[in-house]
Amino acid sequence: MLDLKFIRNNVELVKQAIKNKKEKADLDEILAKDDIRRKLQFDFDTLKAKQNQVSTDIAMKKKNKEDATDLINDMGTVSNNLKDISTELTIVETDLNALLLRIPNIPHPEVPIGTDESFNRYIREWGTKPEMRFTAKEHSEIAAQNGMLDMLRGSKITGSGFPVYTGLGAKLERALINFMLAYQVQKNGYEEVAVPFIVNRKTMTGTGQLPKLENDMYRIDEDDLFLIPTAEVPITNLYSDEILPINKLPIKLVGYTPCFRREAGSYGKDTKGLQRLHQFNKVEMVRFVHPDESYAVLEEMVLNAEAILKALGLHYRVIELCTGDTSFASARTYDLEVWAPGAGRYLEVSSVSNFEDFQARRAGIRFRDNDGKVRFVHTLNGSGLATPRTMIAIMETYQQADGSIAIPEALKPWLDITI
RNA sequence: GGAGAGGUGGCCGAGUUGGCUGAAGGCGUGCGCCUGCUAAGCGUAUGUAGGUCAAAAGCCUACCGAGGGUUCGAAUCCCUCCCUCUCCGCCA
Repeated sequence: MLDLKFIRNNVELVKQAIKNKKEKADLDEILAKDDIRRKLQFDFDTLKAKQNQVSTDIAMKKKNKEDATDLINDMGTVSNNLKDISTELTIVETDLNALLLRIPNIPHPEVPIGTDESFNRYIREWGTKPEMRFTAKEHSEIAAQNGMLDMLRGSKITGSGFPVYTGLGAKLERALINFMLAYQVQKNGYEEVAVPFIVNRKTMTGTGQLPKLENDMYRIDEDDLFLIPTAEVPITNLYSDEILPINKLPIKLVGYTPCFRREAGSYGKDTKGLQRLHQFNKVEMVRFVHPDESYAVLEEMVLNAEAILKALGLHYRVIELCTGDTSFASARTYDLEVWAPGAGRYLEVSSVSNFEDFQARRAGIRFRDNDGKVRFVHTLNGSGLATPRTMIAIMETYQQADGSIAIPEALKPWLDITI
């Protein structure tokens, strides 16, 4: 959410941002409503001040055993007027808030402007595409040969896009999650958290998924709860409606959760094997930082995510998303794309974003700065990483001529833990 | 799910025959004073949000879990909901 005062003073900038992000939002309506809201607020305050004054007078009179009937009668009308104004005010405020929640964040000035991924900016890459003396197979074939995946039974018990990992596949999945968590905790100083996989509407709104993406979410109607599409949602909202003492910052959290996405409207796109799923596992890093530091931290978090791919020995590249590709709440986003030799293409495995104070304002996450002022924190998050496509890259990169797959050194200790 | 108790400021904790209580008192914290240092002590300040304003100060308004109601006036009375704790039931 943007600050209303900021919108009032930067109308053109906000309009441009909405356009660049391919969003639709009626700023003029917001400004008009805001105008009405302030007028009503003024009327309410003025009338209420009068009421408070006279009420005190009535109290005094009664205390002195004087007659206050006239005053009380007068106040009857005032009281009714106040009720009317207050009702109107509530309606306008509700409308205004609903509109405000649909205004996207403003992209950082350096973000490339563009409508689709062709405008994304190449940043850097690491490693090289592995050369193989045989034709690289795709992960679904490798998985089948090694008994790692059972998509058919997954769709039988739930539906398509709900994978069943079996044997080595299940073990590898578990190893990956444990390795990635341990890495961020031990090497990069994150604190591990384990959070609910189901959240309420307020939480979903706090990070910006609602109201825009309601149709992309699995919802539990009876309780108005939602299955999380990413750990970002519960973890970022951990500190909603709080004012943090400055010495608590920066906060660095990492957590594993499954992620649930309906992927409405993307049927048939990249549906093969593990490429696009309704349920997948992900380790997510979340940071709460002082506004002055957020862009330095963004770069750091990209490196935190990259470290996993490096440790796994997977070739990847870093790109910066253009305005049209950057999500609703983000000001600046980098994606990590890992090379999948069998598929012959790069796959997105991580997205690292700086939301500046956009989520903080929605969720009410503030801190008391050194000058005593209360300010919104900046929030960031980054996947480190999503497992399915990482798994694809591992299978396809480490496949052997005989159809088996080698295990990356970094994962070996996590694969065969004896009890 | 059932029964009971309770939800007040950063924390603890008063306030329920409705009326200068945004809220006593204590703790914590900031600043100042004081005593070689420290501790103690004394003084003083210390919520968030909205409005007014170019801005600040100031002033006004709201907020005692949330929403609604009664009333000239509600932290205090009534209703609904949420949450916490204790006990019971159920269950991993």
